[in-house]
Amino acid sequence: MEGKVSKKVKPVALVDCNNFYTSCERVFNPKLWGKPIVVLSNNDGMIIARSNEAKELGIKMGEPLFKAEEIIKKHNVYVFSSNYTLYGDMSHRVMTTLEHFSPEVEIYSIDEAFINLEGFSHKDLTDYCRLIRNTVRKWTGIPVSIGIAETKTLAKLANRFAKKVSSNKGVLNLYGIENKDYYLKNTEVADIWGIGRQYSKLLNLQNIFTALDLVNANEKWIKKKMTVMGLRTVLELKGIPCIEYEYFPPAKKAIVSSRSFGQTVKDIASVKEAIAFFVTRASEKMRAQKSSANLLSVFLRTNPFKKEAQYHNGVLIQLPVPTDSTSELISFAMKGVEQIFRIGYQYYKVGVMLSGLVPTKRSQTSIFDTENRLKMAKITEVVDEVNKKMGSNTLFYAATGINRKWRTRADMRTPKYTTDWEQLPVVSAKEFEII
DNA sequence: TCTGGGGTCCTAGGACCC
DNA sequence: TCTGGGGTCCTAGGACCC
Repeated sequence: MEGKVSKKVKPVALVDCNNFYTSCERVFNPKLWGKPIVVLSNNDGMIIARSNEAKELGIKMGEPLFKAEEIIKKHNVYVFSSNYTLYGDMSHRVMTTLEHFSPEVEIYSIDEAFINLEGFSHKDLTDYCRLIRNTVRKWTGIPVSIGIAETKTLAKLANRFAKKVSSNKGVLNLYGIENKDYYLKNTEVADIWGIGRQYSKLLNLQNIFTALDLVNANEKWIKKKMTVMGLRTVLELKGIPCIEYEYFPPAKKAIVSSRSFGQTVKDIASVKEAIAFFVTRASEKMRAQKSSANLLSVFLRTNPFKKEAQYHNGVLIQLPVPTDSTSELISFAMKGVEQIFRIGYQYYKVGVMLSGLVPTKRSQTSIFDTENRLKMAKITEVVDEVNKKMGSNTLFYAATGINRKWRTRADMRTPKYTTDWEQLPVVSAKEFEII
């Protein structure tokens, strides 16, 4: 393999929404432009998104809310509980807009997409991406940055500079630039896509601090210490594409539903309710991708941040036949809870995982199988249908309870502006001028 | 007082088989 | 006292991503 970039390598763009969650909050509340904003994790526990103004105040990513309380009060930082219904819908709008510009868009995460720009090489890619950026802003209100290069990893790297260096105006095109040393030298290894905390530490010990150092490192050593994944990252930094596009997301291999509680619970009844609720959610997701589970695991634990008696446990249940039935899964899960529940602990988080997923139509039915599967499937279908039309949780299994004292906290949630007729924003003419 | 949730891939090592 | 070689499958743990 040559170290040189071949002429045939195609351009790829990475589009990344700037501070996505905070931008979503701003779209429907223009007064927030220019103000420091943070968005909280589930349960209002920690800070998972910050506007630039909040970053400048020194508020850190992943910081527990209470640690930032002082800065927040002093500088009037706006604080929001996360509102995934809103963010999911805004994400969809952004992605739909991108699809106007290329038939090949890979939705990589809620706020990022790769665009295959093969076939657009006759255009000025920088201009084209600037047009994309302006259109997304106009149609959705969301600001994005775009990096262009020969590989996904380099496009990610370019994107950082597009965002960080204001003279780039949100777009940086490194495609076809033979010598990228300046950009590699000014990127710390921890900021490379695919290099996390542990690998950064390891690399720093070897005097490898920047992307340029990494490109010049010994490939054999990289492979030995960081597996083929690490080697792949290095090759991508050299301009050799190793990561394919995934235009159609493959079915998930496991589906998890879990949550920490708004307040800890001690009784098995509450734990059971919560588990039944999570089974319901997970199996809904599973049916949406037309899978059935062979395995169900149930886990529970106390709060590891507290200095109190700790208990973590889980159980893996092999199901007699693959199933996608909520009621059947709940009944197995309840037995699981009885097995691992111990009295005397403050339970803080519980959850379930469905795994060993197989396509539903091909799942085998065992000759020992006595359940009336057809009837159960019918019930499940009706429940899904009603909940889809009337709102999730309109119909629910009694096992999930009514009081739900374990319910997640979200004291600062904005309305579902875009997905609920009752919560459409009311705008005055003045507020409607979008910047 | 107060710390998220949901995924992926790779590897080493054990179990098991011939 | 002595203790093969090679293959497959599975799982746990560790790394990463957003």
